[in-house]
Amino acid sequence: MPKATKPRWQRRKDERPAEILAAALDVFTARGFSAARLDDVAAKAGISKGTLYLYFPSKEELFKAMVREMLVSNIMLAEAQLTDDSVSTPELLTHVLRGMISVIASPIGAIPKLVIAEAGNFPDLAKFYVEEVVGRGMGVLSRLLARGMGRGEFRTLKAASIGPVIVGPMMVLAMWKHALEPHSPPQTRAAFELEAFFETYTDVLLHGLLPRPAVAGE
Amino acid sequence: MPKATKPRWQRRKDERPAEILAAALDVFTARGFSAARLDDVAAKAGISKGTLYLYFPSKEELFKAMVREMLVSNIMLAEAQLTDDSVSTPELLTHVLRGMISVIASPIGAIPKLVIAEAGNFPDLAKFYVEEVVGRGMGVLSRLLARGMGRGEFRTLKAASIGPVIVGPMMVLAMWKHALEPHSPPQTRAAFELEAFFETYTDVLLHGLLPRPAVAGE
Amino acid sequence: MPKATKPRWQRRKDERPAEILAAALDVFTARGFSAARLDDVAAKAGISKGTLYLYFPSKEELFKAMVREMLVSNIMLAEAQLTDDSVSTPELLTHVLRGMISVIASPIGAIPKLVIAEAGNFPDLAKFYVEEVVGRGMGVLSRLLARGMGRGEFRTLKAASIGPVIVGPMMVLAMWKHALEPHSPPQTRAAFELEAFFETYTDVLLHGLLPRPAVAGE
Amino acid sequence: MPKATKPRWQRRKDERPAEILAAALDVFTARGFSAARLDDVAAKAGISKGTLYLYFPSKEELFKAMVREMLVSNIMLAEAQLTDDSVSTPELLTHVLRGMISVIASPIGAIPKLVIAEAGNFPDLAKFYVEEVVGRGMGVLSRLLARGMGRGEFRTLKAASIGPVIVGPMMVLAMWKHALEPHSPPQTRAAFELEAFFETYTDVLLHGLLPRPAVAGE
DNA sequence: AATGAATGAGGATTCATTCAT
DNA sequence: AATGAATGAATCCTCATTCAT
Repeated sequence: MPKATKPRWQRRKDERPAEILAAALDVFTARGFSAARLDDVAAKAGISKGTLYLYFPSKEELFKAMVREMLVSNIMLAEAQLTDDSVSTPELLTHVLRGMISVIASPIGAIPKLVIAEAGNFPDLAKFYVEEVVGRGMGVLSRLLARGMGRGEFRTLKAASIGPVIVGPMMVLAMWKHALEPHSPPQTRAAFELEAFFETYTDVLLHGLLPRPAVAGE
Repeated sequence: MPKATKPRWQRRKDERPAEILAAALDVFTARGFSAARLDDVAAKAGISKGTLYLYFPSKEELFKAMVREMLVSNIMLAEAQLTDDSVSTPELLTHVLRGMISVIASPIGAIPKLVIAEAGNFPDLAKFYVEEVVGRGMGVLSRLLARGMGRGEFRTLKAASIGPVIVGPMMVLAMWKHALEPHSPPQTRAAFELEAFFETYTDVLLHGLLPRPAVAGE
Repeated sequence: MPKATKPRWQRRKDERPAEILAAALDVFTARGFSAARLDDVAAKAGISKGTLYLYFPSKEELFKAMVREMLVSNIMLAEAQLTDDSVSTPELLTHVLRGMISVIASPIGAIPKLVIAEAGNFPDLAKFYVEEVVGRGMGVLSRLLARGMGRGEFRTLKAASIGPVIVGPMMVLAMWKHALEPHSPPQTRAAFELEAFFETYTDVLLHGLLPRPAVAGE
Repeated sequence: MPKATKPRWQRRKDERPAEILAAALDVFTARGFSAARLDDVAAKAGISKGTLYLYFPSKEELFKAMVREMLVSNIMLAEAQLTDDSVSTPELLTHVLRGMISVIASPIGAIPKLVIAEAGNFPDLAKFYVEEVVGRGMGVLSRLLARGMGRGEFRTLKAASIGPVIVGPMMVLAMWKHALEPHSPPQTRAAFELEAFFETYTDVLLHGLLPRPAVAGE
């Protein structure tokens, strides 16, 4: 009996983590943390449940790793955009916001709702999220605002509390797309139609930020 | 024979539901739906687990009842405020927003995060929420905006997508207060300090909505 | 405010037990002992669950009382028929069996299956049933057989083991009617059609008991 | 470091189902369906409660599987015996009945009482039992009778209703052995002493079926 | 005598985690 | 490295029983 049979398992150790995290994103997103079954994650990742534990020591750690993995890169992307001095601040703000919107529309946009839902149960995840996502996100916006105010492109406003006002609409968009929209009647969806939303959003926002905006009307 | 001992329990058919719902709000808010134990709800309501089931047939139904009970009344309050014709629309909007903020700062403000987290698992709750809370809430804002535009107090904007822009900051505030703030370092909290937030929020918003905002101003 | 209002409850203490036992028979019969809910018994008896406990101290005792109440009277009826010396034994046997069949076809016929199912859990009920129902029933048949053999109307047989042979078909009939028939396809039911069954039953049985069968013996 | 300790458990995918069903038979038989605890089944099978659910999705399904597994094989055994043309029908009948008796005396003989007790709660199990056990069992007997009548070995009788008359005594025997006997006083047991019972049973039965009975007829 | 609100023990079921293979 | 059988803690829910009214 020749042992020519091919091995029962293949694949390299390196690809696995990312595949698992992608599967986890799908499953956690769809069911929520508690209701998500590791069986499902494993199945979606094409491995067995036992294998999961070779890469992540617990459901909690898998969850945290997923959040970290998915968010950090995107935050850094936004931060990188700040260094370009050649464009006006309103333009830059618009550009950054557009980038954020595209992330939110992707599956990654479902993560905030997960983190918020589980913040009470995972204090250290909440801390991580506050620092690495909320904090750095706010930081990006604060610096953008400061840049605008410094250049006289924006009105003078309290830099501290401007963040939530800017991020807010993006967040409702995220919640809507990833939680409520699938359960909503068609007419309700108009309010969140991506392009219309973005236009109104930036329009109102910039009008709210710009000084003496357009004396000779809209 | 003195009848010293007090009865082991009291019969309180009428008060029980409200007490249970209040306890449920606390527990669901703190732990999330799945992690919440009915034992805890019962204990907090001062009853036994079995009694819970005299009033609500399942954990799910308890959850739904809680959401219904807590939110609908507040929505109707907001709707009632629309009928007053004597005040200017900016004033009215500010007033309505202030009312919403006070609800959000209360324990009830934690409900949206719960609903959003469980929308995937309770489609009919999600439907209810979309219709009764999101829909009616958006309706209130649309009518306010229409009123303002009709009276020439606001710029002409797409009524449909203005709702999310207005509600957004309130929602992040809710998420922050009820999920993340307890896990955040002090300096991060400045952005959500209630009064400062409200001022910046209404300032930017109204500037964004008003025509020819502050010609001489600033 | 005159207190002319009629009392909330009526009915005399005397009728209740029988009504409750009748309700119990229905419910226990339909669901089995464990699955039967006292709520249902109470509802069917037109009283509240609490009232049940004024008459029977526990579910077990209710069950036992029901069995006793329903069976004893019928056993005594059968015993009374034995005293008539004017008829032939085959006729008498046929008559007694017909009486038993009519009991079995009534709701009471469902009791044996209940007792048998719960014998392991209620040893004293089992004892009672063995003594008062099985024992006395067997006794009736033994005496009938003895009478027949004494008069030369029946072959000489082992009196002790004749009982089960006679009762057997009646018992399967009882099980069939009260447990399986409702779940059976029409064609299966022919075997248990009451008149045909009775005819074949008594025919085979009497042929088996009468003397001079097999002339040129096996 | 000696590897003294034996493993906490063994992997025995193939043997487990049969072991579990055997344990289930014991426990269900002793306590009845509802009163049986899966803990006990698991303990008796030497596994944990959770393992049970790897093999059977619910208590109900375990129950059904047990019934199926235990009965079908025995029915087929009886059917197989019909094909032998070399023996007389009375002999064949006696042989088949003896086979049935030995099954009834085994633990499997307790299953009918379980099925009958739970027929109301598990309609599909009842259907299965009616078709696969009652129906096929009756079929075996009908064909035996037809064979006997065709060969002139039996009187001409209504084939349809003869089944219950033959099976009846076997069934009471089953109920007695597995439900009542343990709770009965010694003298009552004489009637069901296996050999005496079988002799009287076949004696009466064959006398009832054979031709040339009642010379001086009725 | 009657009610029905309140209790709490008991058990089925799920699933994250472990570990023999 | 990978598997998936086995585990057992955790918790929802039911319902017989109690007892305040």
